[in-house]
Amino acid sequence: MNLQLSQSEENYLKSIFNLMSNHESSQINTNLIAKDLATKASSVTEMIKKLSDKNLVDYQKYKGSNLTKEGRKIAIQVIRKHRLWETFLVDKLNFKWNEVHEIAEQLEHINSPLLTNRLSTFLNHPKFDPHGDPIPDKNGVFPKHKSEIKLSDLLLNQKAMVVKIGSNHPDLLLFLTKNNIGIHTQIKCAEKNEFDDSMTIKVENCEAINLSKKVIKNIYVKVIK
Amino acid sequence: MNLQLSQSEENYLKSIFNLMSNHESSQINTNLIAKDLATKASSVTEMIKKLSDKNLVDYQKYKGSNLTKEGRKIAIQVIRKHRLWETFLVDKLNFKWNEVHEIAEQLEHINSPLLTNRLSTFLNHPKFDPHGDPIPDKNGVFPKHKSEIKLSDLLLNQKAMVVKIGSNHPDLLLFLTKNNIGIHTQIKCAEKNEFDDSMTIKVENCEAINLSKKVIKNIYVKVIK
DNA sequence: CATATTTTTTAGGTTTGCCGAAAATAAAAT
DNA sequence: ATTTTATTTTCGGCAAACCTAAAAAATATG
Repeated sequence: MNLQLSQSEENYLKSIFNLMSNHESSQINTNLIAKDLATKASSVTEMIKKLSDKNLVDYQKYKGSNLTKEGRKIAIQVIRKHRLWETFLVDKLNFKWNEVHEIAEQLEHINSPLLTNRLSTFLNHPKFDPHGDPIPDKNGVFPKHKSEIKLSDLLLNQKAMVVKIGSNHPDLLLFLTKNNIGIHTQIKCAEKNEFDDSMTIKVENCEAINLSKKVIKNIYVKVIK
Repeated sequence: MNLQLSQSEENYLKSIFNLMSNHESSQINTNLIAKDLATKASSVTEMIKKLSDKNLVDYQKYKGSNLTKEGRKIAIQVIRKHRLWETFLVDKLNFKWNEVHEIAEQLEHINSPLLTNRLSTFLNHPKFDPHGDPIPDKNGVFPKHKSEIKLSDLLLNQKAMVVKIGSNHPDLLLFLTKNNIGIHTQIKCAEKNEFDDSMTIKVENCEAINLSKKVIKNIYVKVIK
């Protein structure tokens, strides 16, 4: 069953997939999708019904949505394309990591499995994109960061390497860049502040910086001995 | 004036541009565009009117269409993207020249001037795509075929491709059209007549034709091996 | 448990781009 | 110069994807 989906349909599947990974609930609310796609709930209901008819989404009125096996498969392929293109833009065309999201949003809808696989080969089958997010292979299998933890779980004076940024928000990325924090940056937990859950970290050759709870929430690291 | 066009609108502009280069007439018929885009005349009329409202197409009822300066500019940028992506696919991803058109048809609509320029840089600013078609630069200037010669300099039995017509005189263009000679037509020098500087040429699947000195003077070709 | 609030769906409307059929115009043929 | 033919345009309709406003259902509150 090799149906061709519109960009809009692909975006809905991708949105549901992403919301599922972040929310760990078994159903995704209509309003959540609407917010994520910057559209209105009524539009979401309409589209969800269409995707449900195509057996890409499990849907019951008023009960929320969930991807079917087939829907998840397609969503993962869109994500694969997005992350491969982001890697291409940064590795080959010298874009900064905060400049690539918009362009990848367009490129992810290019429909040619051959192109996707050739691109992956050209990039030496990267396992993680410039933000540290895992790139699924052509069978939809995600690579695992073996020892990835939340930055908030890092203990005082422990050293770690940044491996993933949980959001692609340009402002966040710009902030991190300005403070010399990127994928593979080595940091050290210099201070943990219980009252506001902020953390002061130290990057080699840089001033210590205080990170707010909100920023910390989006940083994933790997402890190094 | 930086309006964002739909893929459909871009395709219409591109189609008119291409038909203009092949037909060398000052107006393009509605039916021609319909055929080229595999759509219906009524759809073309509708779209042409919209593009005319946006000042991208010169249009008068029943009189055919033509690109405005602005419309031509946009068409050329779409063609630039198409040809750059084709070059990328062949040079970097090991596609064959006959596999790339469909994919480039999708990629040509990716909207990011920065990406286009970075891609050009990455490819070392190629001047011709895998089919030998010239790639316009970011200002819309087409490169010259370096090996372009006057048809009169073509040697007996040499094969060549028409790359430029030196005059827009309607009579000449009509004559050429009637004899199946247009841009990119492949020809062969079948006979050279010293006494009047005429030349007999052969176009695939057509009768041999004798061209006068005056006609020859306006045809530029590129020798092909 | 009944009512208020929030969430979701339905209903009706818009825009874009397509179509077929019929009318209008232009071009060709007699 | 008519008539015939071909081309082009107009008109009404359709599907996708969006919207607002109102109705329906689910959830929260007193």
